[in-house]
Amino acid sequence: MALDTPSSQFGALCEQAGIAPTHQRLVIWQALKEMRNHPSPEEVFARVRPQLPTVSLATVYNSINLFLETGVFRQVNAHHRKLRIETNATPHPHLVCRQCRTISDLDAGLFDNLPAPRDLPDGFVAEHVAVDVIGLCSSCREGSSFRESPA
Amino acid sequence: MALDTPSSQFGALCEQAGIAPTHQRLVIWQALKEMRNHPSPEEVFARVRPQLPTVSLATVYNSINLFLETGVFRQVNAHHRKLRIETNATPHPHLVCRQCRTISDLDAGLFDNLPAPRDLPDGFVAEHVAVDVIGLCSSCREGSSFRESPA
DNA sequence: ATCCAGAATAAGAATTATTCTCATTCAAGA
DNA sequence: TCTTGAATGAGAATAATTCTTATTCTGGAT
Repeated sequence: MALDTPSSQFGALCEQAGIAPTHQRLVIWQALKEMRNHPSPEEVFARVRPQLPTVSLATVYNSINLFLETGVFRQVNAHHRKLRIETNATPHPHLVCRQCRTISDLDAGLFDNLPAPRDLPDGFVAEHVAVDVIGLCSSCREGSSFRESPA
Repeated sequence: MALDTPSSQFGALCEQAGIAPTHQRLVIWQALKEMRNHPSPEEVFARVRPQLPTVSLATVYNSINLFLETGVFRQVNAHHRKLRIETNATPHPHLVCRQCRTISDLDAGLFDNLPAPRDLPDGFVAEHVAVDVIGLCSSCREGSSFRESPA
């Protein structure tokens, strides 16, 4: 039997996903697994440069998109209007400030036991139910005094 | 008492939101109210041009952002990585295809009775709990035969 | 071991969405 | 009517992402 090294894990994952297990993809995958806090492609790019000095940002985008398409990673709801990757495979809700767009994790159990979605259009395969609590964080509330009665 | 015309409604709304009720904003607000299907700023721009032939796209963006900041409209979770506006004020879950990024509405009752979010960071004010069912629509499933066992 | 074919990569150009700049216009109050 | 600050229009600028293309790599066949 094969050793359970990162690269053999990655090989199995790629076979399952139907993509080629290239060196660049392995390094990017490992970086994603080690990163927390919903990294952006730019951050992943910076993280892998020491190991892949000539890697191109396009390759990082390509690999990430491939991972998202094949279900290796999931995308965080892009309240940022930018791509952010979910590195934590355990489903959990997110807390999003609609002003500064900071995303943070909430307890996994917070919205457990959601009913299974029903009445979906024919042929739609639901993979995940994303729950996001939207609001204003304390520092953004201080800044924006909209909607206050004129005293 | 004032007549309940669209523009008087809008005037009241603007007073509440603390923004000036300009003509451009009125027309954009009315357009949004009449549109369904999570319009993009570009679509709103096209819609208001007959009434505002010289309006600039920047004004459409400015007005929409102002509406979002002051709570007049809400943004749809940007699985699109583009700005989309929620024109239906009744909270309801969305169905999102992660490939073609089409957004459609689900029944409002589908995820009723969600528990109130708890354990939020100090000072965070939750305004809305967004629920999105993510998956693949039938036509995208046909196109992409990833992850299928090799027969 | 070498060759071949197709896939992946690097580099930078191109595209697209959004924001910014600034001169002009507008509107409400003095 | 003037004044003043805000809003607008026009287009430039920016930022994120994708595309293009030449090159490199990989794995299988010879």
